[in-house]
Amino acid sequence: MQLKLTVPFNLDLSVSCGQSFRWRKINGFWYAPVGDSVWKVKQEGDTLFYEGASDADIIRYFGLDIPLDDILQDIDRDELIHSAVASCRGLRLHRQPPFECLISYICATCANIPGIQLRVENLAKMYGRELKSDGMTFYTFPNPEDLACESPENVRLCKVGYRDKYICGAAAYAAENPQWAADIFSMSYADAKRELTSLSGVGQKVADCVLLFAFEKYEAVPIDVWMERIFRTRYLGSEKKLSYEKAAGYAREHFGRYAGYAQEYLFAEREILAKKGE
DNA sequence: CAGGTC
DNA sequence: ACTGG
Repeated sequence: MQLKLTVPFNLDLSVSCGQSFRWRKINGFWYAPVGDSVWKVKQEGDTLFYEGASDADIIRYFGLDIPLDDILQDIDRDELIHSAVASCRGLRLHRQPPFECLISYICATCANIPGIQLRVENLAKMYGRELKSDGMTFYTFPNPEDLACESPENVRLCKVGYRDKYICGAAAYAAENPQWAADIFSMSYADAKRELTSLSGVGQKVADCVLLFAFEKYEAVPIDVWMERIFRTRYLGSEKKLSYEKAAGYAREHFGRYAGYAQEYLFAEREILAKKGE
């Protein structure tokens, strides 16, 4: 199947910027298990080629229905974001499956991106279902029930370390409240964040990632070590470390209602920014 | 020493 | 405090 893009989109950047953890580039195609099938996607200019997904699946997952130009125009409020927008235009936030996103970011604390990918892959291998595509083996992300019935000791065999009990707790929550994702979708950002942070192992940063990457809450501005550094040195010129509220609050005030999108563009450019010095 | 949390 | 790049 193929789709002619009439809107800006950069597949490579979108799947490799660190928002999702299961995409792999093999022989020019990006592969990932999404839901119950393996998706195979390639972009050539303004054409997307894909297998394993419907047009509607692709549009929804990659957020091709979101008015990116309007958002980028709205957040383009200073020189730094202007250059990030210029060099990363086409980067789109995905609509990730909520449960997978939640567990993935619980796995993301105190770990680098390769480490997160490894843990998520281990969980899928152990508790997901096997899928074949082009002779390769992939694993679906487990359902809440698949993890909820496991002991932390077993889950720990996936090399998740101290996060074992957080994963089991979050799985039990999702399994016992099948409507949890629908509820969070319908909540305001503040209520949704309160709900997610009530889970053990889910603090402000993890909650904001899940709200931004799975629930379309663009007010969510995840503040990791990189974002704290950027807001401290580039925006606020502060000597000491910024509190989470101060950094995120400043971002929302400065960038407006799509501050989460601005965060992702700045994050995508973090390596360039890091090279310019502290 | 790494996309934090309890 | 787990774990590994």
